[in-house]
Amino acid sequence: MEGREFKDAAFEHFARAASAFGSPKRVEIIDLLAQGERAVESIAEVTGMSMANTSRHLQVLRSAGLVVGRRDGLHVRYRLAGESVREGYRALRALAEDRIAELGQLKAAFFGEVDGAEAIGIDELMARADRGEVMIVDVRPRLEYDSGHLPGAVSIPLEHLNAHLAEMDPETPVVAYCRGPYCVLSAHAVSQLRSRGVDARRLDGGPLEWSAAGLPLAAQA
Amino acid sequence: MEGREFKDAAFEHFARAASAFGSPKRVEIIDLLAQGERAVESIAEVTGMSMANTSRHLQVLRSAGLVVGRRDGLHVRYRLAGESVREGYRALRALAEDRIAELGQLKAAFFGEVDGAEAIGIDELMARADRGEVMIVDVRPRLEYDSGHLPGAVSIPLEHLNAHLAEMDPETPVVAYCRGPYCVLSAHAVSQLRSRGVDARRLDGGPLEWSAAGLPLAAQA
DNA sequence: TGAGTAATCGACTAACCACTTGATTAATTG
DNA sequence: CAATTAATCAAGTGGTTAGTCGATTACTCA
Repeated sequence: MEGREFKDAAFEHFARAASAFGSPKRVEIIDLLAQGERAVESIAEVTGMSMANTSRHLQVLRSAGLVVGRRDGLHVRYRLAGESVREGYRALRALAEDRIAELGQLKAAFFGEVDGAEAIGIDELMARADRGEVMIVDVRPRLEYDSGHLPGAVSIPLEHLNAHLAEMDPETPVVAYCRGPYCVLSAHAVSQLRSRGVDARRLDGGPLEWSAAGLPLAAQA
Repeated sequence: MEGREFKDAAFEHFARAASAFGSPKRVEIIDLLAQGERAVESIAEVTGMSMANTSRHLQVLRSAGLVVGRRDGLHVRYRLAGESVREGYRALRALAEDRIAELGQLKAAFFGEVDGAEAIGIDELMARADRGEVMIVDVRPRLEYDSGHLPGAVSIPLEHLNAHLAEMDPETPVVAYCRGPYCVLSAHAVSQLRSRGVDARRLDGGPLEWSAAGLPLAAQA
């Protein structure tokens, strides 16, 4: 084998792996699966794609080795194929945030418009949570909470938020989080809470970023 | 702005950044630029592409924010736009090595055929170098050596290797390295040295991996 | 100022990719 | 076994992209 052949083949592999991340919808799928296993139907619903198209994208991801699927009755459930995929996604995001200025503007514009409050960072949350100064609310669907959440967080899926308003102590600030820095659930939660006079802020990050910072997650409840 | 709009826009940015890595030739360019600044002509030569095509790829990388160029007389010199790009490339490589089995086979087949010796890891090299047991040889072109090399390494560009055979002490094993785990220069160096009876092995990695392991590089000489 | 070199641009081609629609397969439940 | 639901497959279409070739621009040096 010649040196050029070897390099071509090796870089071809790298490029194929990168191409799997090269479609917005596939990135969204990976972002979702980073929270845990999920069936095709549910992925299609969250991403707003047709079943056929979702399935197609999942095939692409699978043949690139990024996800694996298993049959479970009528459903086929997919999950990320390993820690290196999560790590790769995190690096891609860090790269984009560092190099693409529009991304920061986009984030600021959207979150400014929706919740109108500064997000809180993981470091700050950790410090204040240790001192028992905040109530941490996980607004993701229950199943995602169960598969791993921040220690001390209570599960109040966004659609049930109004029913749980009474549980909020006006003296204690609330910190809401969802799937990560690009998930919109917590922004809507914060907006709702603030319009009712609760001192609420959004965490910039989710379980993925929390555990990437070396902090432990809690399972079940 | 709607939640869906926001997500579409954000994931679109991620996908565009990933797509920039989505061509084998562009990955090779990034691999090269990870060693330091380089003019278009020289990139075209190493990668075996036409000038026009190389320039085109560099435009793509530049408009994705991964590289920056500056004019220097007749030349335009490009370099990686920041540490996050290097980090992203490293994560992509780790992902591919973890998830794509063929990559490991390819590496084993090629290096087995060319140099026929086990590569040495960074940890092992560090331990043995501390004890002064090995001679470390940097076989990259001189300019790359100057822009950063392993401490204690001597520069013997591959094409001058034969002229420096006398400097090798038969009692001291030689470790050769070049640009990284996918660079073929050191494999050829090892093959030449071994055919002349020198106990030579290839380092699995280059300056990039060395400094990613938290170890310092030396500059100039 | 004119010759020479490095890089870019523009036009074109062939290959590839995302997505849609409609049909098909696989498993479950009455 | 028939009906239902989840997922996949097949074919077709419009849009994008890597690469080539030839022309043009940007700069240097005699």
